[in-house]
Amino acid sequence: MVTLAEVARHAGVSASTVSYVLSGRRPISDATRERVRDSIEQLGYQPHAGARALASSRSRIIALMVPLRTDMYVPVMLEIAVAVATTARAHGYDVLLLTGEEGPSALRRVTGSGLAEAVILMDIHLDDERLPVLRAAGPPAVLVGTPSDPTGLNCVDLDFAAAGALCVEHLAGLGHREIAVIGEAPGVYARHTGFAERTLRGLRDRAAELGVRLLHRPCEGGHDAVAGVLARIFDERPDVSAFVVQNETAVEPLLALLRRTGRAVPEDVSVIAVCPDQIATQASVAVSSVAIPAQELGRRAVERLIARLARPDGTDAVGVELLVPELTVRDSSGPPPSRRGPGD
Amino acid sequence: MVTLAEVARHAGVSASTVSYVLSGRRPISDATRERVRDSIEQLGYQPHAGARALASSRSRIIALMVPLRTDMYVPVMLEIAVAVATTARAHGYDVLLLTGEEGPSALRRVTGSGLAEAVILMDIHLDDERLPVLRAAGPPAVLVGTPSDPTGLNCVDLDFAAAGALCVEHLAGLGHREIAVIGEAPGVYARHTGFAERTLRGLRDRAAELGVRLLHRPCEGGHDAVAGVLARIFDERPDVSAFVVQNETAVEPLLALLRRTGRAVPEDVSVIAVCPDQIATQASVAVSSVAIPAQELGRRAVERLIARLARPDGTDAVGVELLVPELTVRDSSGPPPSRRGPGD
DNA sequence: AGCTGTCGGCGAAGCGATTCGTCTCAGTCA
DNA sequence: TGACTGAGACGAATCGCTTCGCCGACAGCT
Repeated sequence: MVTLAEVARHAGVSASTVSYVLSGRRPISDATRERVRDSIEQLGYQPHAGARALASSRSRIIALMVPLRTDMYVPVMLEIAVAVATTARAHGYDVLLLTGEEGPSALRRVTGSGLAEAVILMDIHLDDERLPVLRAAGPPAVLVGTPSDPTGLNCVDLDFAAAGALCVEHLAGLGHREIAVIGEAPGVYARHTGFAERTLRGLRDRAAELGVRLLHRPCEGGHDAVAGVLARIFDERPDVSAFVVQNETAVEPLLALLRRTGRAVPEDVSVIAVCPDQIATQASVAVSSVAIPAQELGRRAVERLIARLARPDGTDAVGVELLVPELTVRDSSGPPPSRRGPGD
Repeated sequence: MVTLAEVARHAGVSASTVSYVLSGRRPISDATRERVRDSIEQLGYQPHAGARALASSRSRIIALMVPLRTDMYVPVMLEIAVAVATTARAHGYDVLLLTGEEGPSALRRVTGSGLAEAVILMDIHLDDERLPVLRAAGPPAVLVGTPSDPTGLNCVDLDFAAAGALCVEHLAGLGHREIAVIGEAPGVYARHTGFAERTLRGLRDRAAELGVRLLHRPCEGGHDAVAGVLARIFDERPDVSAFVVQNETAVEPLLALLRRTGRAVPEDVSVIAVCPDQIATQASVAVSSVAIPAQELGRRAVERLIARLARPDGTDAVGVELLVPELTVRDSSGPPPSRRGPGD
C-alpha cells in the first residue's frame, strides 16, 4: 500500500505539503501542486481511511438504519436507501448499513466508536425506542418519518396526515359519503408506525369535517386476506362507494376482487391509494394515488445531515420538514353511482 | 471521548494490558481482566474504529454493492442486503452500502483506502465490468450471482439453470407440450444479467430434451404490458397450455388476464413462477413456484467471505456454490385440458 | 540453592494521516 | 537600505490503538 509519505518523497516535498494539496486548506504553488498530483497519479495513492478518521476525527461515514422487517413498503425502503447512498456519495460520504434489529445500541456503537459521524433512521415509530439515545447528547441525526413528539429532532417526512386528508377531499368532492380504508397489516399499527397512524388521523379528521363516514380496516397483504377484509367491509357498510388503500400489496387484489364481484371501477366503486407510483400505474386499472416520494425523502435526509455536519458550532436547525403530498388522478376514481339508481 | 489510555489509568494497568483484555491475544489474569472490564463498563469506553483500523489494518467492514436500478426483484435485493447486514454483524463486521452506479472505481476506492476489507457484489452481469478489478489483485470478494466465466471467483447463487429445468420437467410431467415463458423486462436481458439468461438456458435445454415447444418473451412489469405480451403469445402459439413466469410483477397480472379471458387456472392453463414465496402465496391463485432463497444467499455470501478473511495465508477457496432450487407445487399447475376435447 | 520455564504485565515503536507553529525567501514601501 | 509582509513549504506533535520485545516473579525440578 502506498502512503502519503511515499508520495511526498516521490514528489520531493514534505508530507504536510501533500496533505495540504489534498485538502486545499493552505495555499500551495501551482508548480508544487502539479508535481504532487502527478505523483499521486503515478503511484496510485489512496489515503488510508482509518488514518484519516483518526487524525481528523471525521470518518466521512453516515449510518443508515433500515427496518429489518420487510412487511411493508419494501420498494420504498430500498429506494430511500439507494437515494441516501447516492446523495451521500455526491457529498463525499459513505453509508453504513444498519438493521433496525440492533436497536438503540447500534447507534451508540457506531457513533461512539467514531465509525459514523451521523445517522439516518427509517421506520420511525411514534414512541421510538431509539429516540432517547438521540436526544441525550446523541449524534447528528435525521429521521425519515415522524415520532409523536419530534421536539429537538430532525425529521423529514411526507405529510401523511395531509395525504389522508387529500384522499378524503378528493372522494368527498366527487360525491362519496361512505368510504372504507384498507390499511397496512395489523402489525404495523400495533407497532405504532408513524406514517400509518398519521394517515389515518388525516383521513378521519377530514372525514369528520366533511361529514363523510369512514371505516378503517387493517389488512395483511395478498389476495385472500384482502378478500376477507373486503367481504366484512361490505357486510358492515353496504353503501361504501369508495376505497382508500394504504397497503401496496392490497391494491391489485382489491381491484381484482371488485371486478370479480361485479363492481366496476370507477363506475360503481372508486379506489385511490397511498403508494409508490409504480404500483399505481402498473395496476389493472391505473389508480389515482398519492405518491410516496422515496428518492426525495432520501435525498433531503442526507442533505440536512450534511448541512448540519458542515455547521462548525454544532448547532442543530432541528425541525420537521414535511413534503407536501400530491394526488394524481388516474382512472380509478369518479363520482359514485347515483343513489338508489337503476344500477343498485 | 474515552480512550484506552484513560481506561488503563482508571484500572491501574498499562494500555497494552487493556488492549490484550479486549483482544484476548495474550493471557491476562482473572483479577486484572475483571478490573479492566469494570473500568471499561464504568467509563463507557468504546474503541475508536479509525485508530483500530489504522493499527491493525483491519477495518472490520464489508462493502455490499446493490444495484442502483430497482427494476427487478426488489424485495429479493432488500432481503439479501438485510441478511448480509445481519450475518455480518453476527461475525463482528459492519456493512458499507455501495450502489452499482459507481461501478469498478467504487471497489478500488473502498478497498484501496482500507475502508472495506472485502466486498459482496449483487446484480452480476455475464460479462460484468467489475470482474477485472477483482481478478487483478483484487480484494476478497463474493458475488451473489454468476458471470459467464467464474474462473478464480467466489460465487454464491441459486442454480437458475436447474430452476428452469425444474419448471419444464414439472409441466412436461403433467403433459404440457407447449410452454410460454414470460420473462424479465427486455432491459434485464439486454444487460445480460446472469440469472435471467441462465434460467432461460435451463428452460430451453430441458425443453429440447423433453420435446417440448418453448416460446420466450421478455415483459415489462404491470398489467398493460403483460396484456400485450399475452395477446401476442396466444396469437403466435394458440396451443400454449402453460406459462413459466420469471418476473414478479407479471404474476398477478397474468392470472387476472387469464381469468378475464375465460381461461381457468389450472384447469385450462397452468402457471408456475420463479419468484419469492411471498408473491407466489399471496397471488389470487396460489402459484406453484421455485422460490428465491434470498436470506440464504446473503447469509452464505457473508460466511464465505468471513471464512476467507480468517484464512491467514490469503488463499482463496474460490468456486461457485449453487443452491439447489426447489419447486413447491401449489394450486396453479395441473394437467393440460385433454387435446381437442370438448373444452376447445 | 541454583537453573529454567511460564505467566502476567509493561513500555515503546509504529500505523498513516492532519494540523499548528515556524522558517525562508521574495517583494514592498518608506 | 532595512523593516515588514505574505506566500509557500517544512517539521513535529498528535490522534488512539495494536503488537513485539522484554522483564520480574514465582514455581518446579534436580
